[in-house]
Amino acid sequence: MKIAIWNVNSVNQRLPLLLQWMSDNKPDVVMLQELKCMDEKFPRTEIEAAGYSAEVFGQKSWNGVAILSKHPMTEVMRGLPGDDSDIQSRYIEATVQGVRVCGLYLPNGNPVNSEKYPYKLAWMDRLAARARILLKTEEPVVLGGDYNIIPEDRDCHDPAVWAGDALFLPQSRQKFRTLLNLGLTEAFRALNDNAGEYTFWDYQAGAWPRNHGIRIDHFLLSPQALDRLDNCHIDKTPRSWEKASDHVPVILTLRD
DNA sequence: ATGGTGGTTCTACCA
Repeated sequence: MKIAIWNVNSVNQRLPLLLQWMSDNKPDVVMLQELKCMDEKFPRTEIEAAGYSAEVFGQKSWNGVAILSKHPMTEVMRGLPGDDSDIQSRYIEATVQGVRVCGLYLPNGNPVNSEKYPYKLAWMDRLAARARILLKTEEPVVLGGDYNIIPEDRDCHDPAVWAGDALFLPQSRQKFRTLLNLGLTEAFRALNDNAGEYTFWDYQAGAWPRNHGIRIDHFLLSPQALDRLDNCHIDKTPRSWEKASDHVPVILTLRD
């Protein structure tokens, strides 16, 4: 089973690229982040014409996540449990062919001296609580998406530039490691030790041509999913296309 | 230290 994650930075702006990329790569499942539209503005007709059903958790202007699948989805859950006052659309789960796929758009957290940083940290605590429940099922679980976390120095071009950023602060990375310590494995790093492997390049200051990127889009796997890990790679191809997203897809392949 | 770009929406806010 081939599962992709992609922060598309507006699904409607990115629709032609998304459809082209899906036609080229034929993933079974695609988890999208930053739809930047409400459910009723989601391009469902075009996605379904491409052979996918869609479960959408949209929001006006910001955030928004979805799961697209060639196969039936069951037990869909929208929203990350743990805070009834949280109205941001950042989390969705569904079961596809016995795999629990969880799509997430973790808060950015900048600026650090605003209420956004504690919101990020609290959101990560809620994600850990959800992960504990999912791990107890002893089923294959895939938690994928834009974590807005640079896990290590080797995951950015220049650690000094990112030192005070919410994506790289020790407290942020510590909470990411807490997820790993629960028994989740980061799929890309299980297979690849290289520095300089990025999933995001800012639109500004020539970040893409200079390869000033960061690796913030990740797949975390439960042991039962890890047992089936076949491949995990970053597809940089669509970053150089016209009207590119600032993120590129990451593709996970599980053995059947 | 600043600005560089892009999306949503209409005036800033978010990334």
